[in-house]
Amino acid sequence: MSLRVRHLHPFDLPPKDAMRLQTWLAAKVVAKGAPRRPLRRVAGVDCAVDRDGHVHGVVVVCEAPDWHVVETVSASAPAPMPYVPGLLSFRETPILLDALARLRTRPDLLLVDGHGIAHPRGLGIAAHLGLHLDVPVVGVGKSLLVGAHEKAGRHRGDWRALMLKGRRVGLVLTTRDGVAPVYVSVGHRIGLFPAARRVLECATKYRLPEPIRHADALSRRLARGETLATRG
DNA sequence: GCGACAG
DNA sequence: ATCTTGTCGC
Ligand SMILES: [Mg+2]
Repeated sequence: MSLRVRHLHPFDLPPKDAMRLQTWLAAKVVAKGAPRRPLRRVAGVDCAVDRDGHVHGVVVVCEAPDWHVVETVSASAPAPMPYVPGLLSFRETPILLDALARLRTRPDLLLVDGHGIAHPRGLGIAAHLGLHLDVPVVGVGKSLLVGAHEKAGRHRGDWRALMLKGRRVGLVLTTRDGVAPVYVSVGHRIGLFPAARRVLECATKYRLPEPIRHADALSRRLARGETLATRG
């Protein structure tokens, strides 16, 4: 069996209940651990919405050292609820779990397009997904949701602490010289620095780590109904 | 009450 | 996120 996906609770909840659940689940996140190095297989997930309001979730597994794609799976369904800042996971997680359950390859690590514990109640989509899986998960956000930090560094590898309520909830990591940073935070079963180090390893040519970049591109193409080049 | 606000 | 052409900078 490649990846264990378990159902912990229903996702179609009223906002107030969803928020209470986030606070409850956040206490279960494990912010420590370090996946094998060198990294071998890394998965990336992302979603896109088509004109009819259907969410397309994609999982792409890449392999070191060049991070070429070795497996791709997807799932789609009508959007469960509208996008609400802080409740993103209740919109995308159900679909991503469906896609993840179809994965045959077991990744050493899962990178998510969105924050982990750098969230108002400590349970961004990467953390929420992580609690349903048995592999380390890392959140990689493209913009800030909560917290404060000093101006990002200008060189690849530079980082700044992302603080929230006196707690370091993430790192503002520069993955390319002179380019906007990404926000790295713990999803589950991994420490913050091990997470940042691995995100940097996967972000070889672009700002975003390859697995996420591919998942982003593929989900967008699925949402746009473009014809896909098949292979495997 | 006001402003902030992942994707 | 999504709607969309050109344009600025390396
Ligand atoms: Mg996305």
